[in-house]
Amino acid sequence: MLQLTDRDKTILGAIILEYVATGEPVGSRILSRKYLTTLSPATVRNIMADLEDLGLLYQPHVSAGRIPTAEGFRFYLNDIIELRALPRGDKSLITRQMSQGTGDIRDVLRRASYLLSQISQNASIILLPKLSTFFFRRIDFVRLDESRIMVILVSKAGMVYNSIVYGEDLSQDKLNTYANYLNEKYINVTIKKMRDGLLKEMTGEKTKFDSLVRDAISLGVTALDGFEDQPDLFIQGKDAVFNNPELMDLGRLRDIVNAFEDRGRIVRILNKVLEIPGVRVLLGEDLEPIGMDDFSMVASGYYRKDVPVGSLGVLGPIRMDYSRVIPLVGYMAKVLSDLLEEEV
DNA sequence: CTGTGCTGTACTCACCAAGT
DNA sequence: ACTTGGTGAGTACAGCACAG
Repeated sequence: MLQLTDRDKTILGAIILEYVATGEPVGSRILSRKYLTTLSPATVRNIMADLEDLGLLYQPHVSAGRIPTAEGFRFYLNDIIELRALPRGDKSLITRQMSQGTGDIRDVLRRASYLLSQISQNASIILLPKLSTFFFRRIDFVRLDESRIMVILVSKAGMVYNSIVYGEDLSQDKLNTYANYLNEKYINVTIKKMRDGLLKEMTGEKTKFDSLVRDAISLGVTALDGFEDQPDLFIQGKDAVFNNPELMDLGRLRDIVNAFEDRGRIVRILNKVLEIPGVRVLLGEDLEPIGMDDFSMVASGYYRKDVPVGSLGVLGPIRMDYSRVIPLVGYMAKVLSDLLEEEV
């Protein structure tokens, strides 16, 4: 671990504050005038040179100011940053907005995503809870035509999933009977347990002789499989990212558009966040897998009964106002966890 | 081409601790 | 008490990059 004096840390902190505010390389004169009035520019320059040797700063060209590296930001986040409490206005806005609307969990998460993006002025990403972690409330089958059946699955938390399955021409009466069987048998167990139960039943004795049970189970398994591929990510405020001056280069812009399209990789990164509780900041090489190593993501898991079920994050340029975004993400994770707690 | 703003380097000064 | 050497900080200056 790097050892910096308090003075080094003060200067690194000042450079980051100024760079976050302006997006321009920071020179010694500005620092000396604005942040470190007891030190001359020359003194500041000597320290900046030391910080550059340590890999915490870099100079885009020989007569420019310094820009913090990803390593510099990382050090700042670990050792220097002083987090502010989330402003009261933001807190009450979140509380107010999150308590409105329907109880549907998708609706709740969509609103959370919107608020994260609005308040942070960056893109927000929310990974929805995995369907398998939800408790089953009911399932319905609706005949659409001779080959298609619509499946409507409702979780106990109010999450509604729709999908279409293809199957033989069954009457609506039969479909209702199958649904009743599943609804009675599996109410209040998790979808994962339900699927395991159905698979077990499939090979059981009863299934061999009772064609109704057999068909109900078979349709149930097909229906649950149909939900597996549902999109499970909300992304909002992409424009905030695209409008960054850092993306003036069209090639770079294309990379970022591709990164957003590649949802699988974003999901993998967000899943990693769940491994460690609390708010984490991913930057530099952490985001290399999605080609966004000059960007940064402040992310946290959210929980139901202390079990991580999904994650959320704010994605923006590496020069982000972390002292504001970190408390924001932490607060939103807590609000979501509390909401899920109530709805079990 | 010029002005501006930044840098690194050279040199100087002040202060402090250790040696004579 | 005086000298010496090290360290930190200041000023001055030349050179470089960039915008107009």
